[in-house]
Amino acid sequence: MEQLRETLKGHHLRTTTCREDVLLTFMNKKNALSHGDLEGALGENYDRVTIYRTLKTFLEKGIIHKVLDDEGLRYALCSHQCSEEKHQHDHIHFKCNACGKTNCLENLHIPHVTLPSGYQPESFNLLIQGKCPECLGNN
Amino acid sequence: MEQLRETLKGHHLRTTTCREDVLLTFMNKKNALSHGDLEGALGENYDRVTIYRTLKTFLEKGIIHKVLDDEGLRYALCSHQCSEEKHQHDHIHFKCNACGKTNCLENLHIPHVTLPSGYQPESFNLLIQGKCPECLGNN
DNA sequence: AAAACACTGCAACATCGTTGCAAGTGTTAC
DNA sequence: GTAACACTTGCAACGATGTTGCAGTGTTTT
Ligand SMILES: [Mn+2]
Ligand SMILES: [Mn+2]
Ligand SMILES: [Zn+2]
Ligand SMILES: [Zn+2]
Repeated sequence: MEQLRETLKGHHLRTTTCREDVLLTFMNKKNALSHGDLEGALGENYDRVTIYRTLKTFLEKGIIHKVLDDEGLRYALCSHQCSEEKHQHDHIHFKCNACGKTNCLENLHIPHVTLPSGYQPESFNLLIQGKCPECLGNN
Repeated sequence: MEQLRETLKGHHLRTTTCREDVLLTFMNKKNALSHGDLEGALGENYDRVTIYRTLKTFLEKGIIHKVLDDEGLRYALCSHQCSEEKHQHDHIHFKCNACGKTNCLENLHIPHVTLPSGYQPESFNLLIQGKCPECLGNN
């Protein structure tokens, strides 16, 4: 609880219950969340629009990052210290086709790729889809 | 023109002007296209819904594949022979942050990744964002 | 030619995401 | 503690995106 406030303070954001609850939801669920997921979890307490704006703010401040998958856009906590100036991510995302959950594989880095000359890379996003350990265990 | 018909026939699809035009648009523009792009190009000739259904059909038949980027979903031609049964893609996608275009780098393959045990990979999707050669040339 | 099948346009609808504005809340300085 | 201020929220309205059902039209098969 107190940790939440520090996270928000650390990114120069006012502590509001909506922000605390969104942050808490990200920390409880381990997987990446879409706006719809959050609306399902918190929609009775907060307006749809407020949740959109909270996500946008968190994104700008470096608290969460985008996670792309074939269904659309999701978000996950930035584990290492990102800031407004510098979002840096080079980890892999895994989506399970069975349970539908998408996760950050934080300690698995995207391998280096040599681009054709003339291309200037700035950011990388690798999504692997397949079956996750939990779903393989219950087969 | 005749090539278009053969592509459609080859995938067991009837040749209609809408399908020909959508296919032609993909071949003329080199970059990945969203439904909105196609609607902009062909919307006066065909209904929105027909374009959606054409994309869905092409996707199922293996004529086009999905391309994910941070703005949403786009589509690009499958260069190698994909079919209804088997979509196989291991190439890299590049999105230019300056001009906004997303392209397939057909001959650049996604490097192999060793996943933690328990994960069973099935498909891979690597998006690199940065600046494309054209935009770097005009700076 | 008739029957079976496939494709299209239209209308209606559901979902998703954005914007403007007025009211409310958290923070800071006194 | 209070007042001032800037920031945040909810609501309403809107635009964009994507889906479904159905009737009409065209194509293929027999
Ligand atoms: Mn991640
Ligand atoms: Mn591609
Ligand atoms: Zn799973
Ligand atoms: Zn460019």
